[in-house]
Amino acid sequence: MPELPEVENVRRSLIPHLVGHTIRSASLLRPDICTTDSGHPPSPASLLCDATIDRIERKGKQLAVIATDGRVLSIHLGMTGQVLARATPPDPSEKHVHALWTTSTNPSNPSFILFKDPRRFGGLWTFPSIASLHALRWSLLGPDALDAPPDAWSAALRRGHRPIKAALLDQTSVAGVGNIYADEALFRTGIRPTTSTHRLTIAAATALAANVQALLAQAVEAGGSTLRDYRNADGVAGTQQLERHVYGRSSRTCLRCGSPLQTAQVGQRTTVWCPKCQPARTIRSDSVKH
DNA sequence: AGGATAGCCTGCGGGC
DNA sequence: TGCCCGCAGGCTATCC
Repeated sequence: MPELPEVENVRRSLIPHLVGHTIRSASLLRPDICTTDSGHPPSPASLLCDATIDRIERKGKQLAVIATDGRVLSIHLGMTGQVLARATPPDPSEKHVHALWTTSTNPSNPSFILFKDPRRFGGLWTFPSIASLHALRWSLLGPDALDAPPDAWSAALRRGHRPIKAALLDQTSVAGVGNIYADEALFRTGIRPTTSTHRLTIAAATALAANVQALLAQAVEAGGSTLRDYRNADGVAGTQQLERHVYGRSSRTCLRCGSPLQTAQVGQRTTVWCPKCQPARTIRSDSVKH
């Protein structure tokens, strides 16, 4: 399941396959996965046909492939989305290939880019301009959890009246935090996920934001953490699985103190925490690591 | 208006 | 072995 570090690795691995290249053809095998700014069905041009790619940007978990003429194709991987570069076209029997591009500066040696997504929680969004991307989508997101200084969004984590876990997952607070890193960052900071945002001290929010960013940066450098079907554009899985202290360790014991981990739904998400390392009242804002 | 909830989807693993 | 069910969750629409 791609989170921000996986999306960032997809971005980086796509650069050599796309930037500086011209899209020769674009086809949408599942039109319903694509949303256009106009509401009209996507044209080949809106899918970047005949465009030369200038750069690939990321905000939170969303990618934007930007052409030299300003056209934008935004890609969301959702739960199970993959963008894969291939030297040969996909076999017609290959399941869940929803979009296909050929891209090459040399027509006799085409390469293929596939968008694959079994669960179809991901999708494509087309925009005529970068301004349109920002106006319709990216302005709705908070600062990027990896690139923006934690000081720029730690205050947003204290907004509203809800569990801190819900604030972390709210993409308008900070963009890019998913369930795995939310739970892991809360563990590392010693904050119980159910803690109300209005009870979170400024120091605790600051420490939490710093830990979120440190964990994300660590995972990016590890090539993304491989959970289930994550692959970068070259089909390569994350190199090393970062140690997870709580996420996915339901009904096991804490790696730090040995206490049985606790599991509950918080912010409509399965949440795991250590009742001892993440106490209900005391907020250990001094537990920043690394 | 902010926060809670439902729904979208398929693959997989556990239980029987 | 094979079937059924629960679960995984990012994001949007809708409700309260």
